[in-house]
Amino acid sequence: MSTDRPRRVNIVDVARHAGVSHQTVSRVINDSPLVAAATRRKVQAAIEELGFRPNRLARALAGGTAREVTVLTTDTSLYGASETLSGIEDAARAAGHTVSVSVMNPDQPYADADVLARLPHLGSPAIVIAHDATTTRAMRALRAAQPSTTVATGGGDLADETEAADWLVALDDRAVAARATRHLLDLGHATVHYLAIPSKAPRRLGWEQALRDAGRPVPPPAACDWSTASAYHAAIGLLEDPDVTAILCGNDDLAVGAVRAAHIAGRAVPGDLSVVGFDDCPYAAFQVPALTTVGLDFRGLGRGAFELLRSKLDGAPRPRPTWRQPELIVRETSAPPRNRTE
Amino acid sequence: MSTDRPRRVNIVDVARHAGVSHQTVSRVINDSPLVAAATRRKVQAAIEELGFRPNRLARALAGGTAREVTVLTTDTSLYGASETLSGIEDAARAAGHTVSVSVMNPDQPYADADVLARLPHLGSPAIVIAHDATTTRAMRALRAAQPSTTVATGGGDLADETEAADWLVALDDRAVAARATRHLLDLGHATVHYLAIPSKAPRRLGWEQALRDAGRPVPPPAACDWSTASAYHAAIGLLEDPDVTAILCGNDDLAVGAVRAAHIAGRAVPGDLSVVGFDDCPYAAFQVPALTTVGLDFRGLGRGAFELLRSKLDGAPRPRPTWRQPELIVRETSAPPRNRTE
DNA sequence: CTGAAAGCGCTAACAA
DNA sequence: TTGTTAGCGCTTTCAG
Repeated sequence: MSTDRPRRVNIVDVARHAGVSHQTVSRVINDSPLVAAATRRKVQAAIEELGFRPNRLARALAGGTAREVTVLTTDTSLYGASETLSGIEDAARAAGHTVSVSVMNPDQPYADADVLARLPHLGSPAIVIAHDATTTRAMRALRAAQPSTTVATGGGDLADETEAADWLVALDDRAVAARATRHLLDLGHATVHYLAIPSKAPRRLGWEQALRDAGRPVPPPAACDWSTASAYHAAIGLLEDPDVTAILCGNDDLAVGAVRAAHIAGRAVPGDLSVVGFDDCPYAAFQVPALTTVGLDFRGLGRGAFELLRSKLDGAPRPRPTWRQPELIVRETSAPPRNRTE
Repeated sequence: MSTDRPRRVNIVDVARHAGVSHQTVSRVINDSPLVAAATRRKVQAAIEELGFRPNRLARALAGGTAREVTVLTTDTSLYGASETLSGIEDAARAAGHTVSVSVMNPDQPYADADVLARLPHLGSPAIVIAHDATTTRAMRALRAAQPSTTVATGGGDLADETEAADWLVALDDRAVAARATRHLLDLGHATVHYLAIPSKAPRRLGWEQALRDAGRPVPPPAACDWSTASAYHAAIGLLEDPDVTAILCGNDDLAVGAVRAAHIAGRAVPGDLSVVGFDDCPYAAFQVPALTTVGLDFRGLGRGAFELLRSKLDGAPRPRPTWRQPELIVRETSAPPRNRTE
């Protein structure tokens, strides 16, 4: 496995070229304040001229930092996860870090050791995108083993427990879920049904609470996985009951399934059935009818997760959130229920 | 930036524990054949007992391999790209490699040096998911600088030039595009219009050729970006012409835009307008009407890309393709054109 | 078949 | 403010 090793220019070459010791070069590339301005300039010129780039491996091995983050996730093709990953990568690269991805199989049981084995070594900085049981468990395992170098985003089935945790970056899913539910209630629906994505407790709880607050019946949530197909089947079941007029879905993919189910069941959307999704996927606005959904700033969340991690590594105070708050986007799949001819 | 350094067990610890030299341990973990079976067993037991895991950094620094691949892509949330990434990760992890992701901004010009700077060092194994101008250029830059450690998947705007190249893993987009076009022609459409994704020449060429072969007029392709919105606008324009009855789209996201445009323009799908997509996204089967599209094995392609890279690193012969061939999936958005009342 | 010596490129501690 | 000396954990020589 030869990886082309054409002797690269190293710190010693630079030192020689600049007429200083290699240590001084090290100080310069690490932004140490203990270097005279003139020396720094000389060294930087040499670096420039020689096209020197520090060897990450050597740096890390020598006790510095690898400047590398491992992201654990279950599904890179889920909209939320992939956008989050993108946000992490963005912030990480800006900070000179490398991001590695490790994908976990939702159907496979992982021992804690298996989770740790995903990292370069114990203590390696990690971000887990926790959105289902598998990733939530991974998050717990990592948190237990290396609390100071693990952060998470998403929330998994943590619900409130961690809202205030100093290692979690999350949007207030619960509040928007309640908001979306109220939107449907305000439209005149007697109650709202819920198609649940795996372990996204906050959304379910927000929905529940909004119904309770309004004194409405709380129907049992229908458990789906991430697939549109699962939502389709769940919705087909739900729609056997003619009283079902509104469905809140754990995400947009599920909403698409619900809309199709309505179509097959001969129910007009939004006339006979209102559907509200979550995520505002790129295609949501262009569905026929256009999906009413909740816009979520996953990319911002990802950036926030990295910044949080970095602050922990640096021992800096927790950075303030910079991501956009969730917002309900009302489009065409939600409307007042049509008056039924009894 | 402390990364918790609780002295890990290293090769010397193992050596001591097994009563051999650290060199022998090195041989064992590298599967060297020059170790006596008994010695090997002793060492392996020690490794087991001590929970030893080789330090990747040290290995790489000492001249071994970093066992790490960098994946260059522009958009982790595009279906094709994220599935491909997932496939790469899968194969890479199975082979004990780490995968790093580097996301490029399609709107930003990159000098070749900027591209190289994405890698840990010159010669680092890389896979570029080439699907637009930016990634295609990145691919060229990398290929030029480190031909033996760069492979690509997708194809970008390479068209035929590289079909046979030994560093590209691609599906026969061109053939299926032709197949999809013929499907529409066979249905009775006079011609087929094309909504183009950025630089996916093979698809466009396949479409063109099918039209030519059938002796049909070749309308100018409408250039879109990856967004559903761009397809929507392009389709709105196209539909001003009542003779447009069939549109082939560069991917499913675009197809969704075309379907919505038809809806807005008051044209029934598939009665007045047939639409065919590409990719078979998870939601495609559940659209209303369900999308006729082309199923593509991106995950298999990703795995293939990694295997190809590995074969190059090992100097092994090119592995045989294991991915599924593309297939046209006829659903509800394609049908014979309705007879127009002149 | 096994061991000993010499680094890979860098940072950490210490000394000047 | 700068330089010197030791490693980090491993692989590559080269001797046994």
